[in-house]
Amino acid sequence: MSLSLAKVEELAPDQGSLAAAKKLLKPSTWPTLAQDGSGLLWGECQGSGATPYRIAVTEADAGYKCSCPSRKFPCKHSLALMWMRVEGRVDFSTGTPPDWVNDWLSRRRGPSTIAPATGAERPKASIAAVEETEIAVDPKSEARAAAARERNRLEREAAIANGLDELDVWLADQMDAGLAAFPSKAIAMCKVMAQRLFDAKAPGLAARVDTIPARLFALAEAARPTAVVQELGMLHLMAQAYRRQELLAEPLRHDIRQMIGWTIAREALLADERAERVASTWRVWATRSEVQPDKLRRIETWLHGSDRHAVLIEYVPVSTGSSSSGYSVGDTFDAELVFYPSSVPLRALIVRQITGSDASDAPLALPTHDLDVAYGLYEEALIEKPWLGDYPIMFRGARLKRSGQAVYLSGNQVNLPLAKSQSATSWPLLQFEAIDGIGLWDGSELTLCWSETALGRWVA
DNA sequence: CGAAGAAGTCGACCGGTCCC
DNA sequence: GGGACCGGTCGACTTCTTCG
Repeated sequence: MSLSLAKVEELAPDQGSLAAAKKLLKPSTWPTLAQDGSGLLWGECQGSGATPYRIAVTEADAGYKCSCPSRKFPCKHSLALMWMRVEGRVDFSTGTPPDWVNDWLSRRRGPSTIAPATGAERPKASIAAVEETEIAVDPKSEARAAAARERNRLEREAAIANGLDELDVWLADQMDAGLAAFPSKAIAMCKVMAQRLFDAKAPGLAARVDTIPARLFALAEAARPTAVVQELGMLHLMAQAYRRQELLAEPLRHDIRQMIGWTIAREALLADERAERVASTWRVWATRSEVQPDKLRRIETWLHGSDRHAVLIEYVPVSTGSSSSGYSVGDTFDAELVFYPSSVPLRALIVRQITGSDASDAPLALPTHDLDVAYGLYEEALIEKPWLGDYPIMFRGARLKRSGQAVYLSGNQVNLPLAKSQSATSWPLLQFEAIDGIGLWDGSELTLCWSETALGRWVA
Protein backbone atom coordinates (compact mmCIF):
# COMPACT_ATOMS: atom_id res chain seq x y z
CA MET A 1 0.00 0.00 0.00
CA SER A 2 0.70 3.45 -0.62
CA LEU A 3 0.01 6.52 1.35
CA SER A 4 0.40 6.89 5.07
CA LEU A 5 1.12 9.75 7.40
CA ALA A 6 4.70 8.50 7.56
CA LYS A 7 4.92 8.67 3.79
CA VAL A 8 3.57 12.20 3.74
CA GLU A 9 6.16 13.18 6.34
CA GLU A 10 8.85 11.57 4.32
CA LEU A 11 7.86 13.37 1.13
CA ALA A 12 7.61 16.79 2.74
CA PRO A 13 10.59 18.92 1.71
CA ASP A 14 10.68 20.67 5.07
CA GLN A 15 8.75 21.32 8.27
CA GLY A 16 7.30 24.53 6.88
CA SER A 17 5.62 22.68 4.02
CA LEU A 18 3.89 20.37 6.47
CA ALA A 19 2.76 23.28 8.59
CA ALA A 20 1.43 25.04 5.49
CA ALA A 21 -0.27 21.85 4.31
CA LYS A 22 -1.98 21.43 7.66
CA LYS A 23 -3.74 24.73 7.16
CA LEU A 24 -5.20 23.45 3.90
CA LEU A 25 -6.79 20.40 5.49
CA LYS A 26 -10.22 21.93 5.68
CA PRO A 27 -12.62 20.94 2.91
CA SER A 28 -13.79 24.52 2.48
CA THR A 29 -10.49 25.29 0.75
CA TRP A 30 -11.19 22.58 -1.79
CA PRO A 31 -13.94 23.22 -4.34
CA THR A 32 -13.13 19.83 -5.85
CA LEU A 33 -11.98 16.65 -4.12
CA ALA A 34 -12.31 13.45 -6.10
CA GLN A 35 -10.93 10.00 -6.85
CA ASP A 36 -11.42 7.44 -9.57
CA GLY A 37 -11.71 4.50 -7.18
CA SER A 38 -8.40 2.96 -8.14
CA GLY A 39 -5.86 5.14 -6.41
CA LEU A 40 -5.96 8.30 -8.46
CA LEU A 41 -6.84 11.47 -6.50
CA TRP A 42 -7.35 14.96 -7.73
CA GLY A 43 -8.61 18.19 -6.35
CA GLU A 44 -8.79 21.91 -6.80
CA CYS A 45 -7.45 24.10 -4.04
CA GLN A 46 -8.37 27.75 -3.69
CA GLY A 47 -5.15 29.66 -3.15
CA SER A 48 -4.78 33.40 -2.98
CA GLY A 49 -5.30 33.72 -6.73
CA ALA A 50 -8.63 33.81 -8.54
CA THR A 51 -8.25 30.41 -10.19
CA PRO A 52 -7.80 27.40 -7.95
CA TYR A 53 -4.72 25.18 -8.24
CA ARG A 54 -5.19 21.76 -9.68
CA ILE A 55 -3.56 18.90 -7.85
CA ALA A 56 -3.37 15.25 -8.85
CA VAL A 57 -1.90 12.43 -6.76
CA THR A 58 -1.39 8.72 -7.44
CA GLU A 59 -1.76 6.75 -4.23
CA ALA A 60 0.18 3.70 -5.39
CA ASP A 61 3.50 5.45 -5.88
CA ALA A 62 2.87 8.78 -4.21
CA GLY A 63 3.22 10.65 -7.46
CA TYR A 64 1.96 14.22 -7.48
CA LYS A 65 1.43 17.20 -9.72
CA CYS A 66 0.22 20.67 -8.82
CA SER A 67 -0.40 23.70 -10.99
CA CYS A 68 0.82 26.11 -8.31
CA PRO A 69 4.07 27.96 -8.92
CA SER A 70 5.68 26.78 -5.73
CA ARG A 71 9.27 25.65 -6.03
CA LYS A 72 8.93 23.16 -3.28
CA PHE A 73 8.31 19.56 -4.26
CA PRO A 74 5.89 18.35 -3.33
CA CYS A 75 4.15 21.65 -2.63
CA LYS A 76 1.84 22.20 0.32
CA HIS A 77 -1.19 21.55 -1.87
CA SER A 78 -0.03 18.09 -2.89
CA LEU A 79 0.91 17.29 0.69
CA ALA A 80 -2.47 18.49 1.91
CA LEU A 81 -4.33 16.36 -0.63
CA MET A 82 -2.41 13.26 0.44
CA TRP A 83 -2.83 14.12 4.09
CA MET A 84 -6.60 14.47 3.81
CA ARG A 85 -6.77 11.16 1.97
CA VAL A 86 -4.78 9.39 4.67
CA GLU A 87 -6.80 10.90 7.48
CA GLY A 88 -10.00 9.80 5.74
CA ARG A 89 -12.03 12.46 7.51
CA VAL A 90 -12.97 14.19 4.27
CA ASP A 91 -15.16 12.72 1.57
CA PHE A 92 -13.69 12.30 -1.90
CA SER A 93 -16.36 12.06 -4.55
CA THR A 94 -15.85 9.24 -7.03
CA GLY A 95 -15.79 10.01 -10.74
CA THR A 96 -13.82 9.88 -13.95
CA PRO A 97 -10.68 11.98 -14.02
CA PRO A 98 -10.99 15.29 -15.89
CA ASP A 99 -8.79 16.05 -18.90
CA TRP A 100 -6.11 17.88 -16.96
CA VAL A 101 -5.55 14.84 -14.77
CA ASN A 102 -5.36 12.47 -17.72
CA ASP A 103 -3.04 14.95 -19.40
CA TRP A 104 -0.61 14.76 -16.53
CA LEU A 105 -0.83 10.98 -16.34
CA SER A 106 0.00 10.62 -20.02
CA ARG A 107 2.99 12.92 -19.84
CA ARG A 108 4.20 11.48 -16.58
CA ARG A 109 7.38 9.51 -16.41
CA GLY A 110 7.45 6.21 -14.57
CA PRO A 111 6.91 5.78 -10.87
CA SER A 112 10.64 5.29 -10.40
CA THR A 113 11.13 9.05 -10.76
CA ILE A 114 10.53 9.45 -7.10
CA ALA A 115 14.06 9.89 -5.91
CA PRO A 116 14.25 7.52 -2.95
CA ALA A 117 15.24 9.61 -0.05
CA THR A 118 17.77 12.20 -0.92
CA GLY A 119 16.36 13.01 2.45
CA ALA A 120 19.11 11.29 4.35
CA GLU A 121 20.84 14.52 5.22
CA ARG A 122 17.86 16.85 5.27
CA PRO A 123 16.13 17.21 8.62
CA LYS A 124 13.14 14.98 8.74
CA ALA A 125 9.80 16.76 8.69
CA SER A 126 7.30 15.36 11.13
CA ILE A 127 3.57 15.68 11.53
CA ALA A 128 3.92 15.38 15.27
CA ALA A 129 6.18 18.40 15.16
CA VAL A 130 3.49 20.35 13.36
CA GLU A 131 1.12 19.58 16.18
CA GLU A 132 3.75 20.78 18.62
CA THR A 133 4.55 23.97 16.77
CA GLU A 134 0.82 24.66 16.75
CA ILE A 135 1.05 25.22 20.46
CA ALA A 136 4.22 27.21 20.01
CA VAL A 137 2.46 29.41 17.45
CA ASP A 138 -0.33 30.03 19.94
CA PRO A 139 1.28 32.96 21.79
CA LYS A 140 1.20 34.90 18.55
CA SER A 141 -2.52 34.52 17.92
CA GLU A 142 -2.96 34.96 21.64
CA ALA A 143 -1.25 38.33 21.38
CA ARG A 144 -3.38 39.25 18.41
CA ALA A 145 -6.54 38.30 20.25
CA ALA A 146 -5.38 40.33 23.23
CA ALA A 147 -4.79 43.30 20.93
CA ALA A 148 -8.29 42.91 19.51
CA ARG A 149 -9.74 42.73 23.02
CA GLU A 150 -7.87 45.83 24.03
CA ARG A 151 -9.14 47.63 20.93
CA ASN A 152 -12.72 46.65 21.72
CA ARG A 153 -12.27 47.75 25.29
CA LEU A 154 -10.95 51.17 24.29
CA GLU A 155 -13.81 51.58 21.83
CA ARG A 156 -16.30 50.80 24.53
CA GLU A 157 -14.59 53.16 26.97
CA ALA A 158 -14.82 55.92 24.37
CA ALA A 159 -18.51 55.17 23.77
CA ILE A 160 -19.20 55.23 27.51
CA ALA A 161 -17.34 58.53 27.90
CA ASN A 162 -19.59 60.02 25.20
CA GLY A 163 -22.64 58.58 26.91
CA LEU A 164 -21.63 60.14 30.24
CA ASP A 165 -21.13 63.50 28.55
CA GLU A 166 -24.64 63.24 27.10
CA LEU A 167 -25.92 62.34 30.53
CA ASP A 168 -24.33 65.47 31.98
CA VAL A 169 -26.05 67.63 29.40
CA TRP A 170 -29.35 65.87 30.07
CA LEU A 171 -29.01 66.36 33.81
CA ALA A 172 -28.24 70.04 33.31
CA ASP A 173 -31.32 70.34 31.07
CA GLN A 174 -33.50 68.85 33.78
CA MET A 175 -32.12 71.30 36.31
CA ASP A 176 -32.77 74.20 33.95
CA ALA A 177 -36.31 73.05 33.30
CA GLY A 178 -36.95 72.74 37.03
CA LEU A 179 -37.25 69.50 38.95
CA ALA A 180 -40.83 70.10 40.04
CA ALA A 181 -41.97 69.31 36.51
CA PHE A 182 -39.78 66.23 36.18
CA PRO A 183 -42.18 63.49 37.39
CA SER A 184 -44.87 64.48 34.88
CA LYS A 185 -42.62 63.82 31.89
CA ALA A 186 -40.23 61.36 33.48
CA ILE A 187 -41.36 58.28 31.59
CA ALA A 188 -40.71 59.71 28.12
CA MET A 189 -37.54 61.58 29.12
CA CYS A 190 -35.97 58.64 30.92
CA LYS A 191 -36.77 56.24 28.11
CA VAL A 192 -34.89 58.37 25.60
CA MET A 193 -31.89 58.88 27.88
CA ALA A 194 -31.81 55.20 28.79
CA GLN A 195 -31.73 54.23 25.12
CA ARG A 196 -28.84 56.60 24.53
CA LEU A 197 -26.88 55.17 27.42
CA PHE A 198 -27.61 51.70 26.15
CA ASP A 199 -26.28 52.65 22.73
CA ALA A 200 -23.24 54.11 24.52
CA LYS A 201 -22.57 50.59 25.84
CA ALA A 202 -23.42 51.50 29.41
CA PRO A 203 -26.32 49.09 29.96
CA GLY A 204 -26.12 49.18 33.76
CA LEU A 205 -26.56 52.94 33.91
CA ALA A 206 -29.22 52.71 31.20
CA ALA A 207 -31.27 50.28 33.28
CA ARG A 208 -31.02 52.61 36.25
CA VAL A 209 -32.28 55.58 34.25
CA ASP A 210 -35.00 53.44 32.68
CA THR A 211 -36.40 52.45 36.06
CA ILE A 212 -36.38 55.93 37.64
CA PRO A 213 -40.07 56.61 36.79
CA ALA A 214 -41.15 53.31 38.34
CA ARG A 215 -39.31 54.14 41.57
CA LEU A 216 -40.75 57.66 41.62
CA PHE A 217 -44.34 56.58 41.12
CA ALA A 218 -44.06 53.96 43.81
CA LEU A 219 -43.72 56.86 46.26
CA ALA A 220 -46.36 59.13 47.67
CA GLU A 221 -46.64 62.27 45.63
CA ALA A 222 -45.27 64.41 48.42
CA ALA A 223 -42.07 62.37 48.53
CA ARG A 224 -41.36 62.58 44.80
CA PRO A 225 -39.56 65.94 44.53
CA THR A 226 -36.96 64.85 47.07
CA ALA A 227 -36.61 61.49 45.34
CA VAL A 228 -36.02 63.22 42.00
CA VAL A 229 -33.13 65.15 43.52
CA GLN A 230 -31.73 61.93 44.97
CA GLU A 231 -32.09 59.98 41.75
CA LEU A 232 -30.54 62.63 39.53
CA GLY A 233 -27.89 63.33 42.13
CA MET A 234 -26.97 59.68 42.14
CA LEU A 235 -26.63 59.67 38.36
CA HIS A 236 -24.31 62.63 38.59
CA LEU A 237 -22.31 60.94 41.32
CA MET A 238 -21.95 57.78 39.27
CA ALA A 239 -20.89 59.63 36.13
CA GLN A 240 -18.28 61.55 38.11
CA ALA A 241 -17.06 58.45 39.90
CA TYR A 242 -16.66 56.59 36.63
CA ARG A 243 -14.59 59.38 35.14
CA ARG A 244 -12.36 59.42 38.20
CA GLN A 245 -12.22 55.69 38.76
CA GLU A 246 -8.41 55.74 38.66
CA LEU A 247 -8.49 57.64 41.95
CA LEU A 248 -10.77 55.13 43.65
CA ALA A 249 -9.75 52.18 45.76
CA GLU A 250 -9.89 49.00 43.74
CA PRO A 251 -13.05 47.52 45.28
CA LEU A 252 -14.98 50.73 44.72
CA ARG A 253 -13.62 50.94 41.19
CA HIS A 254 -15.07 47.49 40.54
CA ASP A 255 -18.36 48.70 41.97
CA ILE A 256 -18.66 51.73 39.74
CA ARG A 257 -17.64 49.77 36.64
CA GLN A 258 -20.21 47.15 37.46
CA MET A 259 -22.90 49.79 37.98
CA ILE A 260 -22.13 51.30 34.59
CA GLY A 261 -22.43 47.93 32.93
CA TRP A 262 -19.10 46.08 32.82
CA THR A 263 -19.45 42.46 33.73
CA ILE A 264 -17.20 39.87 35.30
CA ALA A 265 -17.27 36.50 33.61
CA ARG A 266 -18.07 33.62 35.88
CA GLU A 267 -14.92 31.82 34.79
CA ALA A 268 -12.77 34.88 35.40
CA LEU A 269 -14.10 35.25 38.93
CA LEU A 270 -13.56 31.57 39.70
CA ALA A 271 -10.00 31.85 38.38
CA ASP A 272 -9.24 35.09 40.24
CA GLU A 273 -6.67 34.37 42.93
CA ARG A 274 -7.34 37.57 44.80
CA ALA A 275 -11.10 37.18 44.97
CA GLU A 276 -12.40 36.62 48.47
CA ARG A 277 -13.47 33.06 49.23
CA VAL A 278 -15.45 31.96 52.24
CA ALA A 279 -16.21 28.39 53.16
CA SER A 280 -18.99 28.04 55.65
CA THR A 281 -22.32 26.52 56.50
CA TRP A 282 -24.81 28.78 54.75
CA ARG A 283 -28.41 29.34 55.70
CA VAL A 284 -30.94 30.54 53.14
CA TRP A 285 -32.92 33.34 54.80
CA ALA A 286 -34.67 34.82 51.79
CA THR A 287 -35.35 34.19 48.14
CA ARG A 288 -36.67 36.79 45.74
CA SER A 289 -37.77 36.48 42.18
CA GLU A 290 -38.45 39.54 40.12
CA VAL A 291 -39.13 40.10 36.44
CA GLN A 292 -36.99 42.83 34.94
CA PRO A 293 -38.01 45.15 32.09
CA ASP A 294 -35.76 43.13 29.76
CA LYS A 295 -37.95 40.02 30.15
CA LEU A 296 -35.44 38.34 32.40
CA ARG A 297 -36.33 36.93 35.77
CA ARG A 298 -33.78 37.83 38.41
CA ILE A 299 -33.63 35.22 41.15
CA GLU A 300 -31.84 36.11 44.38
CA THR A 301 -30.95 33.70 47.14
CA TRP A 302 -29.81 35.46 50.31
CA LEU A 303 -27.46 33.53 52.57
CA HIS A 304 -26.01 33.93 56.03
CA GLY A 305 -22.95 32.12 57.32
CA SER A 306 -19.73 32.82 59.24
CA ASP A 307 -21.33 36.02 60.52
CA ARG A 308 -21.74 37.51 57.06
CA HIS A 309 -24.20 37.74 54.22
CA ALA A 310 -24.06 36.70 50.60
CA VAL A 311 -26.48 36.71 47.71
CA LEU A 312 -26.52 34.35 44.77
CA ILE A 313 -28.08 35.93 41.70
CA GLU A 314 -29.19 34.10 38.61
CA TYR A 315 -31.08 35.21 35.52
CA VAL A 316 -33.58 33.13 33.62
CA PRO A 317 -35.55 34.15 30.53
CA VAL A 318 -39.18 34.63 31.54
CA SER A 319 -40.20 32.45 28.61
CA THR A 320 -38.66 29.35 30.19
CA GLY A 321 -41.17 29.63 33.00
CA SER A 322 -38.77 28.70 35.78
CA SER A 323 -39.07 31.05 38.73
CA SER A 324 -37.09 29.43 41.50
CA SER A 325 -33.43 28.93 42.24
CA GLY A 326 -33.94 25.50 43.75
CA TYR A 327 -33.31 26.84 47.26
CA SER A 328 -35.99 27.40 49.84
CA VAL A 329 -35.95 29.65 52.85
CA GLY A 330 -34.51 27.71 55.77
CA ASP A 331 -32.24 25.47 53.69
CA THR A 332 -28.75 24.81 55.00
CA PHE A 333 -25.69 23.72 53.06
CA ASP A 334 -21.90 23.67 53.30
CA ALA A 335 -20.15 25.42 50.45
CA GLU A 336 -17.25 27.59 49.47
CA LEU A 337 -18.35 30.90 47.96
CA VAL A 338 -16.34 33.39 45.98
CA PHE A 339 -17.41 37.02 46.24
CA TYR A 340 -17.56 39.46 43.36
CA PRO A 341 -15.07 42.23 44.12
CA SER A 342 -16.83 45.13 45.79
CA SER A 343 -16.33 47.59 48.61
CA VAL A 344 -19.33 45.89 50.22
CA PRO A 345 -19.09 42.32 48.95
CA LEU A 346 -22.48 40.62 48.79
CA ARG A 347 -22.91 38.99 45.43
CA ALA A 348 -21.19 35.62 45.28
CA LEU A 349 -20.86 32.41 43.32
CA ILE A 350 -20.69 28.90 44.66
CA VAL A 351 -17.18 27.57 44.00
CA ARG A 352 -17.97 24.13 45.28
CA GLN A 353 -20.85 22.82 47.27
CA ILE A 354 -19.78 20.33 49.90
CA THR A 355 -23.18 19.11 51.07
CA GLY A 356 -26.56 19.17 49.41
CA SER A 357 -29.07 21.69 50.69
CA ASP A 358 -31.32 20.37 53.45
CA ALA A 359 -34.35 21.96 54.95
CA SER A 360 -33.53 22.84 58.55
CA ASP A 361 -35.71 23.89 61.48
CA ALA A 362 -32.84 25.33 63.46
CA PRO A 363 -33.22 28.99 64.39
CA LEU A 364 -31.26 31.55 62.42
CA ALA A 365 -27.82 32.34 63.83
CA LEU A 366 -28.74 35.86 64.86
CA PRO A 367 -26.18 38.37 66.10
CA THR A 368 -26.39 39.89 69.54
CA HIS A 369 -26.93 43.46 68.37
CA ASP A 370 -30.18 45.38 68.20
CA LEU A 371 -31.80 47.28 65.34
CA ASP A 372 -29.93 50.51 66.08
CA VAL A 373 -26.60 48.78 65.70
CA ALA A 374 -27.82 46.98 62.58
CA TYR A 375 -28.81 50.31 61.05
CA GLY A 376 -25.41 51.68 61.99
CA LEU A 377 -23.82 48.85 60.02
CA TYR A 378 -25.98 49.78 57.06
CA GLU A 379 -24.80 53.37 57.27
CA GLU A 380 -21.21 52.24 57.36
CA ALA A 381 -21.78 50.15 54.26
CA LEU A 382 -23.46 53.11 52.58
CA ILE A 383 -20.35 55.19 53.20
CA GLU A 384 -18.28 52.49 51.49
CA LYS A 385 -20.67 52.16 48.57
CA PRO A 386 -23.08 55.05 47.97
CA TRP A 387 -25.19 53.09 45.42
CA LEU A 388 -25.63 50.24 47.83
CA GLY A 389 -29.06 48.90 46.88
CA ASP A 390 -30.65 46.23 49.06
CA TYR A 391 -28.80 45.59 52.29
CA PRO A 392 -29.48 42.99 55.00
CA ILE A 393 -30.59 44.30 58.38
CA MET A 394 -30.22 41.61 61.05
CA PHE A 395 -31.40 42.48 64.53
CA ARG A 396 -32.57 41.37 67.96
CA GLY A 397 -35.15 42.89 70.21
CA ALA A 398 -36.99 45.18 67.81
CA ARG A 399 -40.69 45.89 67.85
CA LEU A 400 -43.26 46.33 65.10
CA LYS A 401 -45.47 49.42 65.47
CA ARG A 402 -48.33 50.79 63.47
CA SER A 403 -48.98 54.40 62.63
CA GLY A 404 -52.07 54.86 60.48
CA GLN A 405 -51.68 52.60 57.46
CA ALA A 406 -47.93 52.38 57.84
CA VAL A 407 -46.02 49.80 59.87
CA TYR A 408 -42.59 50.49 61.31
CA LEU A 409 -39.88 48.32 62.75
CA SER A 410 -38.59 50.16 65.77
CA GLY A 411 -35.43 49.98 67.79
CA ASN A 412 -34.48 52.43 70.50
CA GLN A 413 -33.66 55.29 68.13
CA VAL A 414 -34.35 53.89 64.69
CA ASN A 415 -37.74 53.45 63.02
CA LEU A 416 -37.73 51.75 59.65
CA PRO A 417 -40.92 51.77 57.55
CA LEU A 418 -41.99 48.33 56.45
CA ALA A 419 -42.69 47.70 52.76
CA LYS A 420 -46.30 48.58 51.97
CA SER A 421 -46.84 45.13 50.54
CA GLN A 422 -46.16 43.72 54.01
CA SER A 423 -48.44 45.97 56.04
CA ALA A 424 -51.17 43.32 56.01
CA THR A 425 -49.08 40.16 56.25
CA SER A 426 -46.98 41.44 59.12
CA TRP A 427 -49.83 42.30 61.47
CA PRO A 428 -49.46 39.09 63.57
CA LEU A 429 -46.06 40.43 64.61
CA LEU A 430 -47.54 43.59 66.09
CA GLN A 431 -48.45 41.75 69.26
CA PHE A 432 -44.88 40.96 70.32
CA GLU A 433 -42.86 43.10 72.69
CA ALA A 434 -39.67 42.04 70.94
CA ILE A 435 -38.88 40.16 67.79
CA ASP A 436 -35.56 39.03 66.33
CA GLY A 437 -35.05 38.68 62.62
CA ILE A 438 -33.68 39.85 59.34
CA GLY A 439 -34.92 41.96 56.45
CA LEU A 440 -33.74 43.78 53.34
CA TRP A 441 -33.49 47.55 53.55
CA ASP A 442 -33.38 49.43 50.26
CA GLY A 443 -32.85 52.86 51.78
CA SER A 444 -36.52 53.74 51.97
CA GLU A 445 -38.36 50.65 53.12
CA LEU A 446 -37.66 47.39 54.87
CA THR A 447 -38.82 44.05 53.57
CA LEU A 448 -38.95 41.78 56.57
CA CYS A 449 -37.86 38.30 55.54
CA TRP A 450 -37.56 36.18 58.64
CA SER A 451 -38.50 36.68 62.23
CA GLU A 452 -38.15 34.64 65.43
CA THR A 453 -40.81 35.41 68.02
CA ALA A 454 -41.92 34.08 71.36
CA LEU A 455 -44.52 32.03 69.51
CA GLY A 456 -42.26 30.75 66.80
CA ARG A 457 -40.99 31.64 63.37
CA TRP A 458 -42.50 34.06 60.90
CA VAL A 459 -41.28 33.92 57.31
CA ALA A 460 -42.32 36.31 54.56
C1' DC B 1 15.92 44.90 -11.52
C1' DG B 2 11.11 43.96 -12.15
C1' DA B 3 7.38 40.65 -12.34
C1' DA B 4 4.71 37.19 -10.26
C1' DG B 5 3.00 34.72 -6.88
C1' DA B 6 3.72 32.59 -2.24
C1' DA B 7 3.49 33.63 2.39
C1' DG B 8 2.62 36.49 6.19
C1' DT B 9 -0.20 40.07 8.57
C1' DC B 10 -4.07 42.36 10.03
C1' DG B 11 -8.72 43.85 10.31
C1' DA B 12 -13.62 42.63 9.25
C1' DC B 13 -16.99 39.44 9.77
C1' DC B 14 -19.65 35.56 11.63
C1' DG B 15 -21.69 32.21 14.57
C1' DG B 16 -21.73 30.17 19.06
C1' DT B 17 -21.58 31.09 24.01
C1' DC B 18 -21.95 33.74 28.09
C1' DC B 19 -23.79 37.15 31.07
C1' DC B 20 -27.16 40.24 32.98
C1' DG C 1 -34.10 37.71 25.36
C1' DG C 2 -30.58 40.09 23.43
C1' DG C 3 -26.17 42.33 23.43
C1' DA C 4 -21.13 41.56 24.34
C1' DC C 5 -17.51 38.73 23.74
C1' DC C 6 -14.54 35.13 21.83
C1' DG C 7 -12.45 32.18 18.60
C1' DG C 8 -12.22 30.98 13.96
C1' DT C 9 -12.25 32.22 9.16
C1' DC C 10 -11.89 35.14 5.15
C1' DG C 11 -9.91 38.34 2.26
C1' DA C 12 -7.33 42.52 1.29
C1' DC C 13 -2.91 44.17 1.66
C1' DT C 14 2.15 43.90 2.37
C1' DT C 15 6.41 41.59 2.27
C1' DC C 16 9.44 38.15 0.65
C1' DT C 17 11.45 35.04 -2.70
C1' DT C 18 12.90 33.59 -6.99
C1' DC C 19 13.74 33.69 -11.82
C1' DG C 20 14.42 35.51 -16.38
